[in-house]
Amino acid sequence: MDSSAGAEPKKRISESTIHRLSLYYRALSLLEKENFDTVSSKELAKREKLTPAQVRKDLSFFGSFGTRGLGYPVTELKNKIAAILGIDRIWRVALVGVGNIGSALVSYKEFIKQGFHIVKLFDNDQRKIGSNHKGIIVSDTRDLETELREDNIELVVIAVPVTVAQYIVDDVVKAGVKAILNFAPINLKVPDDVYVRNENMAMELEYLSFALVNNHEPKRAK
Amino acid sequence: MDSSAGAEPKKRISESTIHRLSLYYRALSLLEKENFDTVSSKELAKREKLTPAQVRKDLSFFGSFGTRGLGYPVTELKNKIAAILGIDRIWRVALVGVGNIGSALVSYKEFIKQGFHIVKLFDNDQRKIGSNHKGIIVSDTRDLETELREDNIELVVIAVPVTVAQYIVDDVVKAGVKAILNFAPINLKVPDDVYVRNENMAMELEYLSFALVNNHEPKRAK
DNA sequence: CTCGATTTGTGAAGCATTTCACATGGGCAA
DNA sequence: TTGCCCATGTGAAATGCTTCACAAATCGAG
Repeated sequence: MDSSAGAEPKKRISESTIHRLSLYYRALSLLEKENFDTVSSKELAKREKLTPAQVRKDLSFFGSFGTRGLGYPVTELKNKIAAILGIDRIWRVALVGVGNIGSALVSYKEFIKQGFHIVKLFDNDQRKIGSNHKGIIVSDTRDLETELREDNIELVVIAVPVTVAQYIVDDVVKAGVKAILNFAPINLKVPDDVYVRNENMAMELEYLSFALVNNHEPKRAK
Repeated sequence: MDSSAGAEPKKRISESTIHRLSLYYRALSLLEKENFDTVSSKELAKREKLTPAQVRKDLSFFGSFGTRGLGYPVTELKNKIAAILGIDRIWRVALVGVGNIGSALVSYKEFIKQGFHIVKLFDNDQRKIGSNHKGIIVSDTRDLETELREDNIELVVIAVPVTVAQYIVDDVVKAGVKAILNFAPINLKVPDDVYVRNENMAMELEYLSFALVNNHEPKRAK
């Protein structure tokens, strides 16, 4: 029986816990396809190379979803996690910068699957403006602020060169958007109430490079 | 004065420290362009939204690179970090899966800049095999093992659909490759001496989604 | 050459996260 | 219904990471 009736957990959930929820979500989707009704923390842990205790602790921050002696109901837990992550709905996403990465993201399956629908595209290149990508017409970045507002965009993905990233972000912030996923390798300045996450695909390669060169502990066993 | 004469630091460097080294490296590259000779831990911290103590502690794991009262020599520190990360050299990288993401990665600037040169491409689609991407001819994944060996590939990037990822990885491992960057949203099984890093661009969006929905502490101040 | 202003490098303290270990409670068989 | 087995949920311990705080070292001015 949970005393909190309406208020959020409010206990400063760690970043790693949230990332693991994403992992659980994907594992549960798979288990669902494989027709499992229930799953134990042990099995879930095995599939994501974690410990059972970790799985249980992570989930316990948000409630009590399992049955002792049995495990967790797969579909139900999957839905609960979706609700926690906020991916039990459609998010309207805009993408700025239809270059290399930008174009790839337009058709990125994982975005769609988790409810992130890219509904607007922007670029500053005259040759791209007006062109059609997967059914979306590319707008001019000059209209960024107004169009983001008009279209009720809640999430913006930035895939522009480093040199213009900050200017773009400034406009995005002006439009009232509170969450930004940034692919430019630069630390963007935003007000305190705007969330920014940086994605830099080279960083993981650098980790691998470091590991190879330094014989870094290959991996945690079990 | 350092007692270790030849042996590695051997002190289990944390993942976060290594990721921050990547950040420092990029900040230093920028500082170099801006013609700074030296930089303090304070300034470096400010640019990457960290604390000065964090910066100093991170660096101290690998040696003593600064001058008290002055700070760190920009170019020298940049080079030292490059050496630590193993990006003071060229890495021969192969990319498997020339689809959406794969194609984007072929021209991804950050890879080149850090010395990751994609020199081989593979796909299993007959229409793609033999075609030319940025000067590289796409090979058949059936020849994966032999060609990886012949070309002395040390790093492999996997950008294939989930359904085939494990098969591809099995061949990559057979070819003796010890480091894999995986874009497929699945937990790959590999021997203990093979490093795998997973990259899932939707996970950061999920974090943003969570943050918006839960009003997660916007960000740590200073 | 001395002094004051800096800024590093680093043990130790303070927090945060992970793991342990076990009481608790539900399922299932007989 | 009873009893056994199993797996959750969770305080407490252990481990890991970050921040503090200060001695040590260097620079530059006078």
